[in-house]
Amino acid sequence: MAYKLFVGGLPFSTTQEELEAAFAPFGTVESAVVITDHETGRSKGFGFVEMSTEEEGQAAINGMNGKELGGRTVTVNQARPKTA
DNA sequence: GTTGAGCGTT
Repeated sequence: MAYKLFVGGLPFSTTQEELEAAFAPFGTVESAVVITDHETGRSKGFGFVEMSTEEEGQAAINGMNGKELGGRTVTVNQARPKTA
């Protein structure tokens, strides 16, 4: 099972490819997604990153939370369950 | 051509 992260505070120009590239140094990025508006196709300014293991996910949090990505300070945290 | 706390899509 992977460790899913919520990533907020992204620049509106950030893509999931940039997310993946940003989290790759902390471990294996199994998936990276930026939530985009269905109507306009523009970024909502947040996304989700799925790391291979919990320790990699926490390493990514420690390495990225409160840091800058694309010029903006990002929020990185463990994602809440989509379905409970 | 814009905006800025939060938790998505199959």
